[in-house]
Amino acid sequence: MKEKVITRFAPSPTGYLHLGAYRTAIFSYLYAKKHNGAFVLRIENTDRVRSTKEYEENIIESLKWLGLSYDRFYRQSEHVETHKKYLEKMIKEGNAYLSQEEAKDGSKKMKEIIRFKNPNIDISFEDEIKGKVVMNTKDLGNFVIAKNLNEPLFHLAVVVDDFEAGITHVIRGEDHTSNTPRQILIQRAIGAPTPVYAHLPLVLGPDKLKLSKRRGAQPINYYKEMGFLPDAILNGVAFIGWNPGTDQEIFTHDELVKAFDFSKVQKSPAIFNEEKLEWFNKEHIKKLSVEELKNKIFEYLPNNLKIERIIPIIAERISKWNDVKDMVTRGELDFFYKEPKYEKEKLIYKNSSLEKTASNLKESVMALEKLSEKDFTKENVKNILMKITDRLESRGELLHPVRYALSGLDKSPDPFVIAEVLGKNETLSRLQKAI
RNA sequence: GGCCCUAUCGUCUAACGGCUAGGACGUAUCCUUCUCAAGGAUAAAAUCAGAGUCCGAUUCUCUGUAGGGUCACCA
Repeated sequence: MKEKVITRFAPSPTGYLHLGAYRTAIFSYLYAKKHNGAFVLRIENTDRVRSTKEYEENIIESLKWLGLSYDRFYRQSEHVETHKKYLEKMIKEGNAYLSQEEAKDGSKKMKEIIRFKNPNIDISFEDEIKGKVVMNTKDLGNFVIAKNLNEPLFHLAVVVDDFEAGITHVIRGEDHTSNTPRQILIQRAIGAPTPVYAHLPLVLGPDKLKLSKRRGAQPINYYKEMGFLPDAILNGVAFIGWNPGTDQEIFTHDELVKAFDFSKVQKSPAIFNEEKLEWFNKEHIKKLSVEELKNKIFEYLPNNLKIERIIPIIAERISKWNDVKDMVTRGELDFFYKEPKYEKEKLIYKNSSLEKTASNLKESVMALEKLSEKDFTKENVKNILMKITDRLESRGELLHPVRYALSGLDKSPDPFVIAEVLGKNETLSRLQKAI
């Protein structure tokens, strides 16, 4: 009978967490879910000065948004009594001792802290990603494990809490590798088993340094506000330093759970690439249903532009929802609800002339008038206009003025879709005006 | 500096010790409908260096180099 897998995400609420931090959460979560295990969220707030409620709430909110549900939640500060119990036990058994030392705040006051009695031995552990790691603990000295009985420090708190929560797999960033021997030492002292370790290679910024807020790494809120899809973030972030072993790149939440495996986690750090994340998002947008797409895009559109028929036009031009907003502010969609203003010279294609342009437009109007309102589809409009362009030197001699008359923009969707969205009356009236 | 880890296109990566080192993002060119977008096609682009083992090394070993992490009364 195999032991149930229990993993945890143990962030410290001392700031907004960036994608690198959430990646460890994602991997822990995926691993637990893949093995029908449990995922625990533990807020490590033993640093009472720097930990704040605001950051804690942000973590909770972000995990929720990402769709990472946890089976248990607690704050480390709620476990002080347990920590104290183990501290007392360690002192009693001679694995830790009280030490009178000068306070480090420069006050010259004497203070009693608790140090771990280091046996100075080689510690080796099996890492799911790195393989066997051996380290000597001699140069660690008798490290401090608590400020006092009621204020445990990181290493003690982590070991006790992991033990009490029955954590079987500690999945965390590579920056914790060198903390591991210390924590194994404490485990042995309190009689706790050593969990399986998996130290993830770090996520680096474009400067090839560890992703950090100071160097411009963004909190998860940023991506939420930019209009990324949570599943796309999940997918994109999971692909930093991991691959499924196949060519498939687009994964849903459930597919990720199924596919995830440590054996495919990279050993070397990876540089985070925001462009690829946008691509992931675009691909996830494509998977949305017509209804979801419409609702989402409408959220970002002013009322006069909430036109169902322009949804596909917008959809293929954005990679995240905020791009919709940008299209609106740049006026790229204005022509859908109001007549465009433009200079008539710009109606003329390249070296063509005013006369030729006008006569081409006239011919088009005459041909298009024969279409009923119901048959005024992009396919039909295209057939008619393309037939006319066959006789021209260049198709642009007609397509450009038509498109420009309808949109008033240098860059816009093609004339056929615009015509269809505008409808017969509006299309013909704009063409007449141009003539 | 000590200790630990790592090294394949610009970036993310694939390749039982064995095909022309494959895919994706990005870039460039072309096609589709004048422009934009989407789509399709094509191209440029990599095994850090040097030894060793081997019939054969991206893959194993050693050395060098480079990069990263870590060395708190933070987590």
